[in-house]
Amino acid sequence: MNYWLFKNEPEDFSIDDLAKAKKQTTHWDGVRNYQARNFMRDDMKVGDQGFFYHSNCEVPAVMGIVEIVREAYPDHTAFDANDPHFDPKSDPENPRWMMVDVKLVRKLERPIPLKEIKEYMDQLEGFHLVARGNRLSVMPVQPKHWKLILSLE
DNA sequence: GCCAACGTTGGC
DNA sequence: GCCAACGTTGGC
Repeated sequence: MNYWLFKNEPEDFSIDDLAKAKKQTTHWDGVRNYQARNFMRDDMKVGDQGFFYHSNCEVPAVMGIVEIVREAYPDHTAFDANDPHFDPKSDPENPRWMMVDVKLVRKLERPIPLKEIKEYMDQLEGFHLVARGNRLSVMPVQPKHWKLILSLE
């Protein structure tokens, strides 16, 4: 089983939006980065768990845990000219972008702020979230990093 | 295939 | 709102 981190702007879709969603499940659409797509398409399996992270907001933080409930399938928002993530170069016959379905496992007892996570930089080598210039919205998390963050809860 | 220009991300 | 870092685009 693998661990992941899903980054999202809470103003767009927050962990509370997920908590209120039908079956507390959503499709993770809108990923338009090849590396992030490849992680979803090639490596994510049903049963994998991921952190739900709030980015670009007042307190960037890990907010909760989600589980993969459906493996990669075409991201239909890429075909919709009215969707902000529309990509005219994604052909429905050969979709360029993929998404997975994730379900809320639980919210953390408290958000774990990025600032706090960064206090453990000496133990976080290889963790994309804290790497310089990181821009991945979907990334793998090593088990030791997963455990470290949960230990801060 | 190079690389400058551009748009986006995201912490602060 | 600023700006550094990054990925993508497109002219050559």
